[in-house]
Amino acid sequence: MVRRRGTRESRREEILLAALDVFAERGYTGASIASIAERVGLSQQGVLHYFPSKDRLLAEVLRLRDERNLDVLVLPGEGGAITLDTVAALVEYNAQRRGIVQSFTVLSAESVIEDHPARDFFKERYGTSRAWMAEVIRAELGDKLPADLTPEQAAPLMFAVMDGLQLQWLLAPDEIDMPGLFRAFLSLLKGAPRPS
Amino acid sequence: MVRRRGTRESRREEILLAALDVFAERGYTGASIASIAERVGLSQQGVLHYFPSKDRLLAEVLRLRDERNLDVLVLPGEGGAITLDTVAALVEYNAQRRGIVQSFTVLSAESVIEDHPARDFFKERYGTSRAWMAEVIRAELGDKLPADLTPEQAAPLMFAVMDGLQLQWLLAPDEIDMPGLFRAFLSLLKGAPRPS
DNA sequence: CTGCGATTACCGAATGGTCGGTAGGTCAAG
DNA sequence: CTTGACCTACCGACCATTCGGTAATCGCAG
Repeated sequence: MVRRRGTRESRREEILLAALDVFAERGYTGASIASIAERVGLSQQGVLHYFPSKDRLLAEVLRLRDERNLDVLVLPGEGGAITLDTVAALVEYNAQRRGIVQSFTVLSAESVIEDHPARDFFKERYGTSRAWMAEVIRAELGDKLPADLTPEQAAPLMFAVMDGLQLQWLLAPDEIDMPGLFRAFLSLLKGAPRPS
Repeated sequence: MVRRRGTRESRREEILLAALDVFAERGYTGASIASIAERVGLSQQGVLHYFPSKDRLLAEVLRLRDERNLDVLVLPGEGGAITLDTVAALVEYNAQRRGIVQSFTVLSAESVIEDHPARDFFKERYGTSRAWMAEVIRAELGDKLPADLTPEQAAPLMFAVMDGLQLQWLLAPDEIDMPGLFRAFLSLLKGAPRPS
């Protein structure tokens, strides 16, 4: 028997990555610990040895996914400020990572269910993200946006567009040009010249 | 025993309404036929008497929800054309019907999962809705939108904003003014005067 | 109006499966 | 000898679906 194929920490990460995949494919409710275990060559109880419950496993998966996204968002703008173009680049990056997008879409929508273990995570996440995004918009476009929008209004719209496009893109990748449409929305926000 | 409390058709509708609620509360995967049955005072097998399987029950629930939405959308503009204001009114109406919104949000996101029974429904629905919405936009705003957007680009953005706002609103109803933000997006589309 | 066979509307029980989680053990490395 | 990494075995609960009933009701013949 070949036990101890790595450190405890590396084994945990292995499991977390597999769990992210399975959650993306089946949602949280539809995913079973056993199916995650199978993917890393463990028994169900092997997984439960590293994570005490399915809830906790989900919590750590979400934390991991957030870290990754932060990497993509922060690294390119190293030292410099994050701009709307950086955000557009993130959307472009996401268009290459279907699994990550799907996990986020499925889990966030599932989380609106009462007593869902990810509910607090997403609620807090959207709250802080909106505040942060409002500042990014203010820094780049100032206080006055087209149609008298405030940055505080534009921020939730921004995430709405990102999330909504992801859903349509997941259902019909060939019909929806997610990065292109997101850029189109951005140019709307920036206030390009009106026709007529 | 008091059977036959109504016609077959009314009994079916009773079940469909209960199912819509339960799907909203727990998602499709998380909902059990028994919990739906309990809500209408039937046994699990009683429900199965009217709908041959859980899949079929879901299919009919979705059809029902579509009909209701169509009522809201079409009745106000009876005879006349549907305008963007009618769409805004629908968003306003939705802000009063949390259950309906939640069921749609949860089920549509769940449907991106492979082999999900609602996948085809939502894929087709978005396809036809986008085409239809593009025509509404073209009829009202013409071919030239701000930032050189085409109606075909604006249509998916429209649904993205609707869906994305719903998600944020469901998680934080007090923070998110869904109808207001949607109207803000609409005025962006209409090309209100730029500042400066 | 009566009687009766067919249909409808269910329910109880069981099938075969999966679920998350616990208890208690084995085995190897340190 | 202890510790950590697993495993087998198991639990009670729940799952969708099928089968086989039973009681109420309906259509219709007489």
